Amino acid sequence: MRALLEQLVHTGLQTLAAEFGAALENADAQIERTRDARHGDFTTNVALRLAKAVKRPPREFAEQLIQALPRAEQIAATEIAGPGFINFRLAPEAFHAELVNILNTGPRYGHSELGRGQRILVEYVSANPTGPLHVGHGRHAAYGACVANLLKATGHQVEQEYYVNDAGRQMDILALSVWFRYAELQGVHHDLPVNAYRGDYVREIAQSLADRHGDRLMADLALESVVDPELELDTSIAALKDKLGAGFQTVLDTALDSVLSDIKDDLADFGIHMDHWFSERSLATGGAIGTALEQLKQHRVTYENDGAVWFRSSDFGDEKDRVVIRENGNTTYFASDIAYHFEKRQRGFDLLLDVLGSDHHGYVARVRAGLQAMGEPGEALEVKLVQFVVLYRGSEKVQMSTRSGNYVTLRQLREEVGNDAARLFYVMRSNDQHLDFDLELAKAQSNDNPVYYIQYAHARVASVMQRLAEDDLSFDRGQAATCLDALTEPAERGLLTALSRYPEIVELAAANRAPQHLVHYLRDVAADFHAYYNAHRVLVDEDRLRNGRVALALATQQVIRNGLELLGVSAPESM
RNA sequence: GCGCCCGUAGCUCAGUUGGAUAGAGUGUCUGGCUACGAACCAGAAGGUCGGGAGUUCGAAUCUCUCCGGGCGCGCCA
Repeated sequence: MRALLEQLVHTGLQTLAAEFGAALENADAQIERTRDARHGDFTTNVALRLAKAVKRPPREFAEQLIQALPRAEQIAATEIAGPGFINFRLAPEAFHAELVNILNTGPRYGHSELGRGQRILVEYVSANPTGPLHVGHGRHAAYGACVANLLKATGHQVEQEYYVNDAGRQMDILALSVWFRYAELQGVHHDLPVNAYRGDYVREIAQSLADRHGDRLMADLALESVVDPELELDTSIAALKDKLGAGFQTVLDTALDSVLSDIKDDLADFGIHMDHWFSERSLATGGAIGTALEQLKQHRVTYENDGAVWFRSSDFGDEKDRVVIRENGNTTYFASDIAYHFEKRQRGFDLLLDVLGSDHHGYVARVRAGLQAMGEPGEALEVKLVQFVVLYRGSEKVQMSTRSGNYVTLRQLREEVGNDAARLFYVMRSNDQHLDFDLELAKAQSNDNPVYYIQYAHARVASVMQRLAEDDLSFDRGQAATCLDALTEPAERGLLTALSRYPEIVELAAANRAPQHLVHYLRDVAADFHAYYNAHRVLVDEDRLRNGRVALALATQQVIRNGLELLGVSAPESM
């Protein structure tokens, strides 16, 4: 509907361009919904914005523009208001046509081809595989999946990916932690290093290790006490690697497989499906890191200093240069990262959309610098930062620490509040807003969660349709379109207007990577429907009115179902 | 110290990229089930949009500055 008006105003501006010149030719016609129904349905401020360029008072120019607009039967009235807004009031038939469009388009209503097939790789969650996902990861999962859904719905070619950090020190720490528990099962007790992983899952992995390998992975580990906890870890790891040889990798791989399959199951149960699980290790073994470093060298943006190889990232907006090859000859995590992002581009993606924790903001400039140094456009990388989830039990803040194992898992959260509530709650807030998640509230008053309010509207329509059948009343789908003029109540007009906004909301939410717009919109639609439902009976005796109202209810149900689908929330027929 | 994010009703937060009288939920108060589901609805009260200055027809939104909070500033990952 908005597109039609944009076209009309654009045409009008072109007509006036003959008189006023180039200032109008490139002007875009921004059409907005009105906030207040008294201002009509749509409005534009072009006259205000262009007044200066055409050297006319805004209202006078608005008048000229209105005269220049082509006639359209969908528009019932056009008027100038306030300082120079042009307000449009649409004919009822325009909304009736939209309702028919909703019913005919069904599940695809709200979808568009705006993205023109742009290939986007959405990378999200990517939690270190050192333990179960916690409530913070849940927010990333829900947000990333929803953004991916929104982008798909708007005509982008989307793939979803989880970057598995299966290389690096934290995996060694996990292997060490598992081995200590394994040793315990063999009757040998060591004091666990302070900073080792301590969750119950570590014992479970140790058990499966014992089941599979018996005591073959035992070793006599004599450890000296070390004061610095991080140093203690490193010396323990070195000692264990020395004693176990290839056995260390067995422990590590067993732990990795176990944790990763748990994460995959967890996400699948949460309704999230990755297209790719990309291994960090494969970057080294597949030569991607070497390729990237070679690229940097060829572009002459590396140099040696203090025995290390540095990337001149400060030439590309980073605050200082970064090491890519350490003095000891090992490549850095940063080297893996730019190699990874370069590799993504090699796979043909136009846009790399990363969803990261807000603590990663400092690294965005670096990775972008790496891409640019290798000749890739900086805009090819877009990063959405998700702020932390702060967990409360009542008014008590829950302290969380991954290594101590003292944290609430995503699985626990889902069991407590359910997938639907969790998915919606996670994306209800802007990604760059902290999220306070009160478990007590979610448990004790889960019925107050907005998800039920929205789902209830959907279920209510299902209930009406069931009642329709039971009462032996008819609904003539084929005749519905001709009965819509019976919808004369202001509440009906209001609901219709709300429904017709859906495609614009999807577009907005996708463009801004902002699912919360969709949540708030669905809540509004549900509110409109509940109010309407309470004030007016759908299943009236009069055939035409009943046909119209049932059609309206079905369209409402369709829009809510489509919206919930994008959010990853179920749309129940009854509840 | 530098950088990024945030500050809107008692509480938790939206605010359609600068629009018209700043909105929801929750909490408090008052009403509504002998009509399609009361997980609902109708109404009341609640605001110096952190403070100040600027930009312009117009600012919660943009700029500057100050105050307050979160996070980040490794040859860790």
